[in-house]
Amino acid sequence: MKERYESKEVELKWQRIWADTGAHNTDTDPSKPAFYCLEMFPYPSGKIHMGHVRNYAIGDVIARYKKMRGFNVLHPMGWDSFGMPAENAAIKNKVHPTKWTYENIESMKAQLNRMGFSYDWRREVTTCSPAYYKWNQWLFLKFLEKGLAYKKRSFVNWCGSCETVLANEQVIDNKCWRCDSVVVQKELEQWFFRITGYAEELLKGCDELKGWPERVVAMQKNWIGRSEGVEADFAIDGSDEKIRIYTTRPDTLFGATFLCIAAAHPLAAKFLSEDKLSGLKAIYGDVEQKEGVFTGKYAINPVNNEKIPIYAANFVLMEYGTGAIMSVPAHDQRDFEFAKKYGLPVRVVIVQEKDGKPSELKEAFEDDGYLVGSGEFSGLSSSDARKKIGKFLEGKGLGKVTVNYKLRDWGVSRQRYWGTPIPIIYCEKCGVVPVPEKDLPVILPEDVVFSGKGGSPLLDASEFLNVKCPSCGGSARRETDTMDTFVDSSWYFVRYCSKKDEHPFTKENINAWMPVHQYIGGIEHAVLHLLYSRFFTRVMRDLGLFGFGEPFENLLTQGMVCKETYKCAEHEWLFPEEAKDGKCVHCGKEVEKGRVEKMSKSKKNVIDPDALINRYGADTIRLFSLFAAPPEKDLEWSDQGVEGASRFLNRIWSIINKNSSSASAVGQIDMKALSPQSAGLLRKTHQTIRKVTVDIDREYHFNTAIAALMELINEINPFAPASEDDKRVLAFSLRSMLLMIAPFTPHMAEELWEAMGQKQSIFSEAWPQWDDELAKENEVELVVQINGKVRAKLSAPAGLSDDAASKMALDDERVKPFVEGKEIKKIVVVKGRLVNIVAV
RNA sequence: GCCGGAGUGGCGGAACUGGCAGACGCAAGGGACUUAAAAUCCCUCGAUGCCUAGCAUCGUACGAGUUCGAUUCUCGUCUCCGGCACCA
Repeated sequence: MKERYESKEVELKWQRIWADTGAHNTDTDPSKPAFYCLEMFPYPSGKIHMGHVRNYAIGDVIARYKKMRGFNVLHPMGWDSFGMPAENAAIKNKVHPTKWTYENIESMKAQLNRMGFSYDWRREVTTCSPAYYKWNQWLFLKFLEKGLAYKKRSFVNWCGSCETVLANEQVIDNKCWRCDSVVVQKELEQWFFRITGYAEELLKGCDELKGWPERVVAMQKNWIGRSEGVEADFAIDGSDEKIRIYTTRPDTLFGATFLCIAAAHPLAAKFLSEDKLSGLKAIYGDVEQKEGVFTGKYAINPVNNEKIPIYAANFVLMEYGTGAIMSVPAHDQRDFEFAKKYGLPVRVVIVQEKDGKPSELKEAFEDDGYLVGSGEFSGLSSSDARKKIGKFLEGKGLGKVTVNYKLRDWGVSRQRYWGTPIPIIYCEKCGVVPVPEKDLPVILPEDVVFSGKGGSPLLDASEFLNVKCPSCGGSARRETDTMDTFVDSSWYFVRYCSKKDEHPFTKENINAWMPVHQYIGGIEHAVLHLLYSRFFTRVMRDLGLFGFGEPFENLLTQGMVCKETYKCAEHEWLFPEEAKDGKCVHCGKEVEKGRVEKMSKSKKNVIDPDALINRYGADTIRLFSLFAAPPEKDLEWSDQGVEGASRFLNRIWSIINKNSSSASAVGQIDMKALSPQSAGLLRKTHQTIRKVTVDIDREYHFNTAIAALMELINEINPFAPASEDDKRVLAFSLRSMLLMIAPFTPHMAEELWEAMGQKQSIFSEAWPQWDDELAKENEVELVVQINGKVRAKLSAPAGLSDDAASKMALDDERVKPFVEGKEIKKIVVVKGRLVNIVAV
């Protein structure tokens, strides 16, 4: 055994052994309980970053721990490898996306292996491979058969820079989630998935997500956005036509003083010239301004036959409800502002107190209250009125009670090359024809030109584009749009259950592993990916592929990896090395120590995992990133903290080195003959096993588990064995410590395990067990409080009765002065911990 | 505005169902070893006060409350972070 710990040598050695022995391969095994540990797969950008390191380190500890606890663990990894960066690289550097992507995968895979992550690579999923995306296409056809995929013309979020359509979820603050350019509305023919058909079920299912962070469930619920209300018909004065509006406040129906329709509403085009409407459409969805145009028409309020003007307004959304609203300025702030702007009347129909009087409003009164000026409904509470007015409208055939969702159908078409071709053919005679299953996969042609200008390169790929119609054999044209990459990631977790050469929907494989027991990934996917996956899983269930609807039983959203930043007034963000002695190296100005921010290239506070691995080794990085914070919280990267982790590993190394002669001691420990020193170490060891196990099992609090191991090391360090029993205790303690640290720092654990004379991999060992009896302290520190204040600490035998503890406390010299001459009202005893004497 | 979450030493963070606040680590200070440095090891480390080997008082954002006892529970206030936001 070497004197010094050489991380690189040790780590490469064990990585080679693991690969050679197939240590991380998993096959189904009915004799053991299954555990599916999954981390969100990365986009293969070419280099891993600290966020990946943290995410995958957490997953790896869980996988290795569960394996030692006797589970058959599935721990796969793959590549979310379709998407725009590959295409952008093709345009910029003239590299084909295929070559670029696969090279990136190779280098990232090497990095992941260098971190010592325990993946079964036989199950690797690469979404850009035809073998994978064939099944995207197959699922698309099934969606089509079930009416869950359809085409419609609609306004879409369009990113001019990426030249593609974006899903609502990909628009952040009206900007593209990838490139930050402003998103505009554009009308296009698009394929949609009918996720709204599952809105209710997805919402109800939220309550079963017991193993998910509350906030993620809240975000999903919020996104689905269910509301109850009524749809009501307003007749148009002097016409047979009607306008159907949606409202959640039918109790305010008598207060409607005008009506607004979306600019894209079919009737708007009838009443107004395209000229006038285009002005509204241009500011559609603009939160800053509310604009409207009077249509010249009037509507009849169905409850009081009042004539009210109809406006077209930019703030009314065509996608939500019916695309038309009744405007009640007294009880809706938006309508209030609109009414003030255009001089429309405000009529109060809800008052706070029963039988209250309406008064002049400075802003809309949006709370519930009691109805006034509402005919037969006056006097009712808002909630009663909502029900009664709903029924009234239904009874008269003027409307109905309905449920609405903010959730929209999922637009999946992308005007891009690097994605799954949508398996559709357009024939002049037969129309839209799905590609027959036997012709799948529709392969993305390799031989295309990336000009970077306008539209998808597929539009110029004539061999791909021109096909025979599968139905009539006539000449036809392929769909050139490709699928949103979120389709790829909506079912990849099912693909892992089977090996590469097996059919992806082999039921016994899926049932052996799914649902995922522990999913780990970033909070940024709280709605997008997780909602789509829940939707897909339900559709796959309804296709009869398996019997469950929720894909992820437990979800852990790890925090971001952050680091301090430096800023100069003139040169903005600075690299740490640009801030010498608090001065900017470029201009000499004072450097401002910025906030701790998420690592990002633009803020110049990233740390390169490669550099750290070379300097400290993978185990040190793993240990630090698990120790510095609990997994769900943000982690602040600290160079000194890494040093500390490295020191700790060196300490372990030298302790094993120093004690190599005792380390292999075996045999029964004679409990009765133990020295106090040995008894103490034995007790501490059992306590540590208990603490580490409980901390990992409860919320994966690795930081406190590691802290407990550090305490144990601190106690082992000065231990000098004098007898054979001492050696046996020490050996037991060292072995337990290594077993417990193994999931965190697997390479070092294997090496030291071997150095202790063990022949098998440490991961074939069972997790150590503790004995509550041996973990018990025989002396406890009894805290004595008088009126809640600590006055003394006594050493007492464990298992003392309440009475004996009270007596002991009262007899103590330090306690006496505080109770003398006072009446003892009460004595509270917490067993083995505390006595509180209440004296007045 | 609405919905989440958080606020504890110089710093990252501990404290299980209400029972010793500050585990563990980092930084800092002191010491040992060394020709010297690094590495390593040992000690100190919330604040204040005092008759300074000790003891007392204060202390978990702030203000109340419940309780023998509150970082933990309840109510109110402030600040910060995240998400959603014309969804009728």
